[in-house]
Amino acid sequence: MSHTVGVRQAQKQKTRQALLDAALGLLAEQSLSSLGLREVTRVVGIAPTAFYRHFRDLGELGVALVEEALGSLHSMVRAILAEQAAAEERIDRTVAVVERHVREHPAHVRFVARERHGGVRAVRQAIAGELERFGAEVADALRTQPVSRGWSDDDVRMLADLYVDRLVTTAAAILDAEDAGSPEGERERAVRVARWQLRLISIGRQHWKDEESGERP
Amino acid sequence: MSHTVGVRQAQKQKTRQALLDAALGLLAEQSLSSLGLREVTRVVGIAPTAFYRHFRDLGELGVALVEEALGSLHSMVRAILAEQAAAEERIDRTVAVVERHVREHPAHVRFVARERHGGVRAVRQAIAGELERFGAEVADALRTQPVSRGWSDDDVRMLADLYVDRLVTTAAAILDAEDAGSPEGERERAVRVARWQLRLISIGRQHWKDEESGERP
DNA sequence: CCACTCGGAGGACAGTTGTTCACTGACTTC
DNA sequence: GAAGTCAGTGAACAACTGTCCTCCGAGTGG
Repeated sequence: MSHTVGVRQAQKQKTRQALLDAALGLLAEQSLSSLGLREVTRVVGIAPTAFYRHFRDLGELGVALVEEALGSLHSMVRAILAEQAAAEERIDRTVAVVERHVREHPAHVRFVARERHGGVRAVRQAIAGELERFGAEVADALRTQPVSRGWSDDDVRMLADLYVDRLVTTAAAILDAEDAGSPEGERERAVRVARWQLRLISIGRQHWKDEESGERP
Repeated sequence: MSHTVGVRQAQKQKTRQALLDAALGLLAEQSLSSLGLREVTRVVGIAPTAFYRHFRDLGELGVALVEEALGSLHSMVRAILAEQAAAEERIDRTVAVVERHVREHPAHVRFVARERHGGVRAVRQAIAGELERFGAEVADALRTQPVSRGWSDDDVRMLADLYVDRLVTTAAAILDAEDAGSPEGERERAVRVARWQLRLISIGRQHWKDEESGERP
């Protein structure tokens, strides 16, 4: 009675996911370009050759990991952008979401931070592309805010990219602070710094127009 | 007449440098954790075992590369911090220096960006430590500026860290824009974005105090 | 000039790697 | 229920890895 749509295909995606999970786990202490195909299959418990049924090579697996890793964060930030709130509260909420994301998906965060400038071109490009879409989305959201009145599309986009970059950097910083020396102190400091820096950028944003009209006499 | 102080030791440091250079070259298209010891010695033209005369393992070589890579940038930025200039001009000069640094030491920049979150713990820590010293130095310089009047040491430090982070990110962005698609366009855009973002931070910095005194009634 | 230091050579070791090929057998489709 | 698909198997391949060991010979210090 349970032949809904493909017992076979279901099993395939199951081991495919197992491959992704195993790789992600192994990538906690090495980078993708040093990861071995056999190493991954060994953890999953399948023959090395079975790997090819799912991915052409490890680069392709890496790209799949990028989508998985950035996909979850994407939906989270989308939620923040939707709500209208005061600048100060928005910042707190944003950092809180990032903090939660790091706690729930530490491996994903580490993967993105590590492979963003890593040794595998295809993965780098996948991350860059995803972050670009990300930036465009943030820019759209920023444009609707009153503060952006009179801003050029280009200026809004540069601001959006700055925000996106801070998000990624912040997440990586929180993660680093976790498995480092002091257990609670470093992490809390990272969060504090992130909030402070976002606040500074927000203030700069609010006073941007005064400056621009005043600097050309 | 040329037995100044050690023909032998001179030769040793020469091959040591050759090892560093060879590794740096190979690291253009892979990450440190996937780099092979034999791979490096093959490029230099020495026996694999000779490697051990200079480094215990590749991690140690990586740490040496960190010092070499960050050392050059360090002295450059120190020069910028020394000179007193208007905010706008200072930003232009800073970005110009970064741009020049990327052009002259692309491999070093790529190495730092790649291994900052890379798979080798010792190297990560070396970079983190170096950037921390870096941040402290920038903080010292910022403290002497009139704009920082009334700022706590902690606030100045967070600002300094933000600046340092932007420098590294900017350098990496310029580098990425170079060997990507469009030859001149992308690079110039990266520079423009960097300047814009620094300007925004600078404005936020100037209006920081107003905001702080106004938000608590 | 002689004893010594020490950067480097070269062989050999056991492991590991990615990829190939023909194969099996449970699921799917008609 | 027969024919076909296809995820996973297992042996075999050449190529490579890091490290150990012994040896060499040019520079060094007395």
